[in-house]
Amino acid sequence: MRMTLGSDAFEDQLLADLNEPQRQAVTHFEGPALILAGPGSGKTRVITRRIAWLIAQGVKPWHILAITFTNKAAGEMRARVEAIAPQKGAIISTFHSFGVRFMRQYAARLGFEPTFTIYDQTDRGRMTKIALEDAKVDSNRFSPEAISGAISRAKNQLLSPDRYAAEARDFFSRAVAEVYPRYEKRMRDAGALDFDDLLYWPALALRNDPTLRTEADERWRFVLVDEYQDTNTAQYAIARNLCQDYPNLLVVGDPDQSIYKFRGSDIRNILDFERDYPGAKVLHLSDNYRSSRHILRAADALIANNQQRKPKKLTPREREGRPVEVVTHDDQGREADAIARLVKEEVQSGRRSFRDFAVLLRMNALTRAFEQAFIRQKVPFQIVKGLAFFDRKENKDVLAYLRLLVNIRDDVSFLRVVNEPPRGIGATTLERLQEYANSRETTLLSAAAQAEFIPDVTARAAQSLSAFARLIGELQDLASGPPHEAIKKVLEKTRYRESLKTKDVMADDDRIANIEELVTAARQFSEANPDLGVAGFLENITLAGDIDSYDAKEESVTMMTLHAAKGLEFPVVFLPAMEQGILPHERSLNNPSDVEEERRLCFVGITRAMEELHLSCARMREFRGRTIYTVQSMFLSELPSDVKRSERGVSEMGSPPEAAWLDGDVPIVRREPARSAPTATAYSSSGTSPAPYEPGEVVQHDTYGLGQVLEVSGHGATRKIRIRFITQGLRTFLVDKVVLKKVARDR
DNA sequence: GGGTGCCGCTTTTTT
DNA sequence: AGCGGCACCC
Repeated sequence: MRMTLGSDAFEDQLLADLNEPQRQAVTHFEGPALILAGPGSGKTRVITRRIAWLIAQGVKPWHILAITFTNKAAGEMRARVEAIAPQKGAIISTFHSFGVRFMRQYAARLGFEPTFTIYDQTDRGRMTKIALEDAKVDSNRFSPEAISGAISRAKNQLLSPDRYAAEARDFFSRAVAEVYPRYEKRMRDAGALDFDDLLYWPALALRNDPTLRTEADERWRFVLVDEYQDTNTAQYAIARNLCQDYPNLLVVGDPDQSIYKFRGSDIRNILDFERDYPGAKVLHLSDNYRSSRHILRAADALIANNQQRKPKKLTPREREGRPVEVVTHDDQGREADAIARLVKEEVQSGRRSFRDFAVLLRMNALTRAFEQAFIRQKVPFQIVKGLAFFDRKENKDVLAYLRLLVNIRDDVSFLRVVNEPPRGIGATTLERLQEYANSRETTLLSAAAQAEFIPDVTARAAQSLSAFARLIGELQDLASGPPHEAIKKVLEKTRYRESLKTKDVMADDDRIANIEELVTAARQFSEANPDLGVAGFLENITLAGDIDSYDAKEESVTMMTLHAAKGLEFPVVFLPAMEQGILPHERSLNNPSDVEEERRLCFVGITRAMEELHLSCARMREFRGRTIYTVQSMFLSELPSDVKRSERGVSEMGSPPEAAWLDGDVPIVRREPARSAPTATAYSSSGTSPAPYEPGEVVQHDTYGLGQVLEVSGHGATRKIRIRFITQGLRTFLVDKVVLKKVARDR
């Protein structure tokens, strides 16, 4: 008999609104289990209930580990579990966050400092470049990106440098084999781990260290893994090794939604689960509570075209709904406008609110046309994209200072800030410094401290270097305080703000504002997590992903990539740019199994929709500066016959453009192509003298979109222009520097 | 030896 | 929007 801690009434409540397979999944107790869960089948609910149920059975929360795909999902799940479970304390996190936890806990045993820094892709690229030089591999022949990508793939497959080298045959692999061990040594010396390391080292440790493995297995007795179809070899190994003595691994996933092969995911992990875990209980959740029947038929019909797949059908539980629409437009501008207009009409009529809509795209680059259309039609939107805020140069600089304070061995951060703001330390000096540090096997920072002993470094540069080293030394105590205090002090001592001001006369207001925002973000973080400190703040930023910035409550249309949309749902979904070369992406076209992954991606997009699904494509599209005639996506022809197909545009040719309105009653042409429109004139700093801008005039800025000129002041090179942008507020630019397009008025 | 300004490239998807 | 490469000036 099982232990009973919760009352029967409580248990009934946990199971009350579940269907039979869901109930079985929740109440599966010990032993491996595979839950094949189609889209909209309530898997999140199953996982949360199961955690609560386990705790109600008397399982201690700290014996439970639940792995989700994003930090956001982890946070939401934790909140839900804590709301219904009798006790808190279950670990709910992503594989990567779990990796961090694991590495901090076992750092000493694995030969790492517990204060390690986490390197993102950019950092990884820089370190690869250094390793490339160490290996004397010609970086013109092989790009650092290609090499670091190969190293990443190797780590995802748990291939150590030695094993990789043993299998390296071709030219490229041999180069990678030379770089890989040097990269690894550099990373170790810098006290840094990249994203892949967060899985690689725990996986190796669990595999090779029986004592450690037993201990970890004992600690995490019940393991749940969501989105199992997108696990890679390292993640597979982690799960596997945590579940030997306590073989209670329950995985949830859907092979039809495997979309991360490019980052090492291996769909075989889920397909072979029953073979890997004999006796596993297998449950199918195929009832779909999300989408209308029309939408599900489209999804079923599309995915049925995949060859490498076990046939399965989604069972509709919702209403018939409205037919799926496929619309062909003349060009991307009209496509975006049509969507913006439809959204607006639906909201104005009171049928929907802005947050009911999502535009899902294959590539980030496709958002442009929609931004413009939404701005023009005053439709509020949010783009769910990598926290661009923390990617801004000024913020990255400041964060690099913090990283250096936390970990003085972090050479990549050192190189980033050593001459930022400029201190008279140039490329030549840095090269000498690196040579010196290499020969002495020391960090760049400590080499800088002894700069006067470095041959061929000028006295001046040496002085700058040692002053820099001293500065970092003085600031180091800040690492143990709250992050916003550290940032403030860094800004003050480095005079970073001042350096921004003097470098470029205007338009650096932005940068300063960004830094102020960073301070605010740091303060908010430390208020919410007073015990985590500077290191915690940095870690949080690095591990934060795209969707983590998505705010479902915000009253706006959501725009994001198909990848980011996984796990979400919206009443109305738009899938634009359904064109050959975009979806499926051109780089998948010569490989059938890659095309199948693109089809799965399309399937994920379709199944995000609850009530309405609108697919569309454009006959013409501007792509990398060229206008190309498109071919409809092959996936459109795979949809069932009950989708409603229509063409827009051709018959409407010649009809006058509809006017949209800005604040000040300024009519503007509704639609013009993204760049170099015939109705717009481009002005730039070089060449002929720019035509004067007049207050009230409507202009377009590449970054800020449409705005209205408020005033032009000053003379010559310092002449300034103030513009109020529709979405971005007030900005000031130098007339000579800023590139603006005048937007022609409707007469 | 360092700083500055300009050009051209970038972009498939991401923890 | 950022960055590497390059030419040019101090």
